[in-house]
Amino acid sequence: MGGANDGWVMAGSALRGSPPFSLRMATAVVSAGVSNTTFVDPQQLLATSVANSLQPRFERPQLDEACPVCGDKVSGYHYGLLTCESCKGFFKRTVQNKKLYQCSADQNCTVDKSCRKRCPSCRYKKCIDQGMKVEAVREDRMRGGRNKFGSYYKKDRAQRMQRLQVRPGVGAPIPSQTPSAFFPPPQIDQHLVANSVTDVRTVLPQTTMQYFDQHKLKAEYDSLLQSPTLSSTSTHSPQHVVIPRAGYVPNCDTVPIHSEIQRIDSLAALLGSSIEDPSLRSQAAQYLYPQAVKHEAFDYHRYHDPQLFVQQHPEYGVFAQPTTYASMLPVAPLSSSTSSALRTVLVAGGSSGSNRSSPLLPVCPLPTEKIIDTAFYGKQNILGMMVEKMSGEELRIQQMLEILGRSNVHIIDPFKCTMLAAEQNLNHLVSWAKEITYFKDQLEMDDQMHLLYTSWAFIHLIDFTNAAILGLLPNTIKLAANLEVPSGLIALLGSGIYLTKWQTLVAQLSQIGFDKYDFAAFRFLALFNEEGQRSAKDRTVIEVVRATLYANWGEYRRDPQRLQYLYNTFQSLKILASTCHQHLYERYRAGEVDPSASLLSEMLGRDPSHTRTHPTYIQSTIIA
DNA sequence: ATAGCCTTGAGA
DNA sequence: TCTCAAGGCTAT
Repeated sequence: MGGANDGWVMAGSALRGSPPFSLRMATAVVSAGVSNTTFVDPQQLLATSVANSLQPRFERPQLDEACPVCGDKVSGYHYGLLTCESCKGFFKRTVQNKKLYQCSADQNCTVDKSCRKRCPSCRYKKCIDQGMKVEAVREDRMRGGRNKFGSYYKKDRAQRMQRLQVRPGVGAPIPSQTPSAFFPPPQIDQHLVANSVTDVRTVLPQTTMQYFDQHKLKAEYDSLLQSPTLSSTSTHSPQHVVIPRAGYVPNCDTVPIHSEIQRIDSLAALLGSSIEDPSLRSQAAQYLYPQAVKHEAFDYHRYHDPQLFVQQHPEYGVFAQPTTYASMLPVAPLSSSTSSALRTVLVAGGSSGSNRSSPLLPVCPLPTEKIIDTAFYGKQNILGMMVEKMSGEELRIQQMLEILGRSNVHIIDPFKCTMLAAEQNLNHLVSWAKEITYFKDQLEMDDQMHLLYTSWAFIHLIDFTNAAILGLLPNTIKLAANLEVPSGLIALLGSGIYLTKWQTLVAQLSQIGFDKYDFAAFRFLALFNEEGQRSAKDRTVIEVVRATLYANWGEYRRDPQRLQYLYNTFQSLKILASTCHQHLYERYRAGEVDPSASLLSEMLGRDPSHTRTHPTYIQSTIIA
């Protein structure tokens, strides 16, 4: 697809759960005065809602709309979005049965009423992109009742009323391309276009940084505690059933510009995702669960005109291709020698893919008020502690490469050299993680492993990035008399084609004043990552660590623009790492990775369908 | 597997 | 009592 450049694949959900945007959206409605853009006052919205509810002719204008997924007729709000009945059913089946699809084309198939059956992968992706919420599918399958989205649906309705009344041609159907989720259509991912330091400064909205304001976060959270609750849900996501798709002919329709926009939008639609189970409120939850902060409805397009954005940033297309970081990871069941496709769909969590009535499914306890206050107003400074844990780290890569250069002159294969370095760094990474209290003491082994599996490549790149910024990274490692390996090749796990990209990011970070706090933030945020969290049993610990890190980081980096810029670059690095990871995975599958690199092989070779059966090496390393 | 229609039930 | 967004059922 057109969004690819040098294999540089955009990960939309690199931003999944990414706080700046979610909270920006959330607070946008709550505090209408934050921006000087044409905001709708929430009180006014509610008033309008009530008023409109008394006016039959405006009661349900949204039912005239086209489903934002397929364009069919909307039948109501379903899982957070006004959709048609078929997309509702499709989404429900997908989530309930934990299906995972694979697109046999470029993940940009057209999804409309006539061809929505062709590619469930793209259809599901579009559902998510447009704002359907996995959490709204009930884990316990309880029928009837109301969920806690009710108030959001109401606000969204009110907002629509307002728009319709303001807009000429009241009552006209809104084109299907207009994202209609009450969950904010995603914030355009500015870091994608921020190839230079200068442009990013011009495009970043101040409000984006509100996530880092812990007090706002607290306020958001408090408000949520008072909101109605869902009957019973969890944060499960479809991920476990293999859906082979044979004989699919990719849609070859011309992709209009708005589809690019939709993919941009998809980034933020993925944000925020947990709904607390009220039944758990009485339990003594130990941790804050910041993702309980929900998006609030607001008119995203008043902030960002996508068409305008693309006009201003044509280079966006270079990056645009939303997929999740996780989806970009080598997800194939590596133990299967028959599997050759990189994006092989997998079965995880056992073979009981459709057995979702298990009472053992993870639930997320709510924090107590005390815990919330402690987390937000207490003296916790995880970042500060973590910076201390990082002392000496800055020299390590340099030392490692020096040793590598000295002691492995017999290695004349740059890739082997790279793998050796990766293996060494992985060993160090595991040891490092083991020293982290939050990691070691508060996470079960399974969860520790999930985090490592999903973060090692990124942390590896972060380490090299930091060394490069500090000027501690030699340009090359000399392997033989006339054979030198660029250090960047090792950083990128052998994907030398991204050297320029990486160097650009290094230069950006260097220019913005990347320091040891940022390094710690990068490293720890990478470790306590959303993808690993998704597979984890105890998601709250991971979530609270991440939230606290963000808050600490924000406290440290008081300049919102600089912080946003750092965060954006963090995301760019993450995407780069996942791309390299994927490339390496391909080589691993091709048998290029020496199995004697045991830890690396385990990282690359884990079978996601057996994540609960611990491979030996990493487990023993963690235990040791 | 899909999609249209039916049933359910908490909240307004 | 009504609403409407959940899940269920079933013909295709």
